[in-house]
Amino acid sequence: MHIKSQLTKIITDALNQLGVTSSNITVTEATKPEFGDYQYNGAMALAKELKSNPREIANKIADIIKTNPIFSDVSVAGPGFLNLTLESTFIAKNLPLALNERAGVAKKSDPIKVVVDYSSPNMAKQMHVGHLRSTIIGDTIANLFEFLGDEIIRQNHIGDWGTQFGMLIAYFEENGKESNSKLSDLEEFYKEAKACFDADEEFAKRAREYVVKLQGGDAKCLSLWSAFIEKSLEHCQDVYDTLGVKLDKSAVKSESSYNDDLAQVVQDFQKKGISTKSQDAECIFFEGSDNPLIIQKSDGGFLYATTDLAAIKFRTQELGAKRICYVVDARQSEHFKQVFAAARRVGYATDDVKLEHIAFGVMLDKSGKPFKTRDGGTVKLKDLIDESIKRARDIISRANEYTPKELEKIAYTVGVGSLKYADLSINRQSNYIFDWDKMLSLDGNTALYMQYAYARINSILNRAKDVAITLETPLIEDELERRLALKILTLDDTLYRAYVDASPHIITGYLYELATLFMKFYELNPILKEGVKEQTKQSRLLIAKAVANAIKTSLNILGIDVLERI
RNA sequence: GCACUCGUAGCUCAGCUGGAUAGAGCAUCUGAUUGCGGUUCAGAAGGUCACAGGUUCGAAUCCUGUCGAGUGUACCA
Repeated sequence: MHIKSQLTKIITDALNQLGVTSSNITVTEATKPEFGDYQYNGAMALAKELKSNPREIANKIADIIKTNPIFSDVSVAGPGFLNLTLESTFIAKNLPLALNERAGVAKKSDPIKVVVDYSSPNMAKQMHVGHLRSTIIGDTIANLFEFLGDEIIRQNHIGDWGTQFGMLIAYFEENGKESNSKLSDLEEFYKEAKACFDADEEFAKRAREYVVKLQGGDAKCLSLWSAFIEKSLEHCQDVYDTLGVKLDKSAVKSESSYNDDLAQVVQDFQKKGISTKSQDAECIFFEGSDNPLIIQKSDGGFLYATTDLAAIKFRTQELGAKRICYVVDARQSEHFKQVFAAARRVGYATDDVKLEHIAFGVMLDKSGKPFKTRDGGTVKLKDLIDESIKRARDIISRANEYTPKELEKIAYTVGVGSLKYADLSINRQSNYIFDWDKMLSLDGNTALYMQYAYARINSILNRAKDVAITLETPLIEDELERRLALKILTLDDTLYRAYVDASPHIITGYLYELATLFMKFYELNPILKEGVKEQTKQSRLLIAKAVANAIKTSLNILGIDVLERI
């Protein structure tokens, strides 16, 4: 649909006729219903440039575009606001588009290849709450981009290399047969190994020796190491499957897989004279910063910065990515700033490649402190998901009677959906205060509210199964119906805005507005009650269908399922 | 110390890149409705957008400073 860009084009054309070739023309949604549907505020800014009166400019634009049948009203208000109201027939005519399987959303005309790097768990430990945001936000972004037509390559940059593995191998070796059974709870295993590492100087030394052996290609160490990874990956896959996150083996591209490229990366920088030796380490310095990016340690070892650079090289040169999104904790913003700058300098990323750090804040508890278990430990992701499902089960079973099978399905869908929605519905940049009650509330901007709205509409549509809808476009009989129908059509613009900012909360914001608007609409405009005229009934059913479709489509992008009944 | 991010209603958050009287939800108060799913709808109240300057027709948004919070700061990932 792209209403906004259609309007922008209309304004741009009008300005061209007036001899103005300004870039950066943007039409925005009206701030209030009284101001129409959309507004253009650029006349005031142009006034200075043209040394003219803003109202006059706005009036000139209005005179030109007034004749366009898309508008029912074009007016100039205040110092030079141009208020645009769309013709209802235009809205009505386009609404049927929203009933198709893409909910009326067009694919991009210029699809590109995008790498989305997300989740990236550490293979030495079990996944914990710290991985939740990256996994959920990353998956949504990948879904969104994919839906809009880009070619998405999901990359799970798993941490399978480093000193912790020497620790695990040492602990495994020294605990003989017991180790095998302990391995099933990787978290425990890691904790115990870590305890030894911290407490026992000798053990720590042996662990470091194992790291050297592992890196040297020792066969026994390698086989143990890959056994750890396999075990750990199984656990991750289990979490991904439960969450409905589209990550699997094909997305895994581990840190260690870049091992063979690291020496070349350092050489690339050396050859171009970008890096220099400082305190025996190979460093890249940046203007205005004292801290360099170190790509090779004084002992010859490589670091994660080196791996990240190798990954950028791989992604641009081998995969051909034009946009690379790193869905990683905001704390690493300096790191990425440096890595991106380095990648550009050395030529791994040319100007046509966008490198983005999709940063997000940390998860906090209700009191604003880091999210921990009661005894101060990290919360396992598996446990968090299980609790969410359990809480969802409690809440819904209070409201209705279900068969055990139904209850499980609904509890699962609501539990996982709520966990995701709560995370996605706030601006990813800021820290996120986790609150069970708020998250599973039916009031407000929550998954449950959306799922419930969907189920309600579905219930109406089921009840109306026998009504033959011969009407092709809705009637748009009142203001609320008009606003709702228009809102349905703006899904397209919304998704594109979320695309540009890589911000899922723009989608949830839209969903909430859509759902509340529908609730108001159907409170005032009964659909199946006695006395509703046949045409009106059909029109309202058409709108209800489109709303349901928009909700379902949007939720699916967020990785959340709808339920036909709650 | 330096760098980055942030500071909006009692609480949790929006605010579409500089626009009109700063918006939601929760909590509080009031009302409607025997309800096409009451886990509803409508309304009230709640604000010096941390503070002080500046830029301009116009600032929560941009710049400077102050205060407060968080994070990061040379060979871990």
